[in-house]
Amino acid sequence: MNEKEFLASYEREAFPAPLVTVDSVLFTFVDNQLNVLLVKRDAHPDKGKWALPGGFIHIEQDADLEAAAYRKLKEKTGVIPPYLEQLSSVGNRKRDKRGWSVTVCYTALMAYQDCQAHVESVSDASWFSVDSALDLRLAFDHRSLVETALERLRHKALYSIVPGYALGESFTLPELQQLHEALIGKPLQKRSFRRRIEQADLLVDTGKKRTQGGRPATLYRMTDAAKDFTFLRNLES
Amino acid sequence: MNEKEFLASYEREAFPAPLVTVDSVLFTFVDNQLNVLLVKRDAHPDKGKWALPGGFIHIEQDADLEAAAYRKLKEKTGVIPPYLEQLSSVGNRKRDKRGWSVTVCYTALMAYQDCQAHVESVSDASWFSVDSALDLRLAFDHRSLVETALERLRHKALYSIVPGYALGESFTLPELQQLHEALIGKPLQKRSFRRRIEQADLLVDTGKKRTQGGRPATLYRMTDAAKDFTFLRNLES
DNA sequence: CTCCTTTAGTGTCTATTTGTCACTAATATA
DNA sequence: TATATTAGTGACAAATAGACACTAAAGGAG
Repeated sequence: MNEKEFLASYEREAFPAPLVTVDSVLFTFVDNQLNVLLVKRDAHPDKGKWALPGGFIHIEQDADLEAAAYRKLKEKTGVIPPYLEQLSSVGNRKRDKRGWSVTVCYTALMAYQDCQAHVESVSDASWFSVDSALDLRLAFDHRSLVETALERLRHKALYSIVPGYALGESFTLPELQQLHEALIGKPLQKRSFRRRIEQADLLVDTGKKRTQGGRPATLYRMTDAAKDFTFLRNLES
Repeated sequence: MNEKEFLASYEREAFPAPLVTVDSVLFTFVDNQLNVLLVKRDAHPDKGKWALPGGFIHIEQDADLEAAAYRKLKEKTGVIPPYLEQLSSVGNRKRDKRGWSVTVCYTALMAYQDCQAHVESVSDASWFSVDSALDLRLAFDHRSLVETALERLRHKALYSIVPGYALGESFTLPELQQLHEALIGKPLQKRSFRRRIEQADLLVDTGKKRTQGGRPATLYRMTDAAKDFTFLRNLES
């Protein structure tokens, strides 16, 4: 039998395959608080519980895994988030009552303002502070997915400025530092923080300023280089 | 309908799910060369091509993704490798001619001596130098999986000693340094390399020595702490 | 047995980057 | 105009990697 004949006679469901879903932990930072987007499940199993935005791969509609994640995120937020990165996959017999299932989990970051109107219009989606989200009984194993994503984001705060994608399109250095401080859980030296970023040339000055009670702060925008850049040395953790 | 009724009536194959496989890029370092284990495919599609050790999830047999990866690796090597870490998942419509498929890919590291006898007894498995493996036309998208795994391992050489799991159970510091130099692609300062490792307390002195032409070198063994440890500062890259 | 070669491992100074903290700058408001 | 507040900088200390010459411990040639 040659390959063509083989493929013609191939039965996809010859033996049972796991279910496959894509889920995203979408973070945003606003009012000095890290928030995560959750969606209320309207179907069994775990009906009524809060869950991560995600769902089954749709093999006709989705070209690849990332496309599936973007599709689900766009349904809930109305936009494509500026940062999406694969986090990890979890698969076992017990995580979904429907049977052996795999989720490919992504971390996404975006600005609160860019989607809040749409989120409010979608009746089943809502932002939760990370702390309160971790106090809820989330569907499936989504609590541990949130924990893993949070741990990874905290780690990234030590050697990159990727967390900045959870801020608005432009932001000040003090705002970015506050985000990193919230993630790392302790104050950072202003001088060290700024020096690294300036030397790495990861932000562009928008020419605008934002005033927050005192001297106006310069507004910066991320460059694409920021997505992959890592400092050679971590901040002290 | 309550959840129990829902689950009783749930049809797993109601709409088509992707195929799910687990693959591993298993590296070992011997004779100053990084090698990767490949397996010759004995079935369509891509019959006759070299591929990564892996295959479909077996939902009765495998408790979770990692168990599936270990099962496939044990088939080919006879043992459980001491280091296994999830690398990334790739899924799209085109990577497998049988249809939309997802692979969850792992990086594994182990000693050449611990499995060479078994590998030779398995007619379809063989070690290839990474360079020669990347010159072959591998099955599916396995070439890019090898490239991704290699890139990650090279990166790890800058801030961890995880690559050491590709050496034997015990090894000398010069051996470990040669491995890191091969990965990073340039010579490292002996003093810098040794200082970091000594201070981090990641290796235990076995009390034995190995002689390689001159003064005997101390043999060390990895501690479990080495799996997760990362230096705060990278070596220059 | 001694010298020479080879490989392992150390002492020490330099260079780079972060930590620290006091200083100056620019705005709002009383 | 003075003061409070937040943004941003200057300058030195501390930590760690780079560089490289040194010593240590083995085998082998004569």
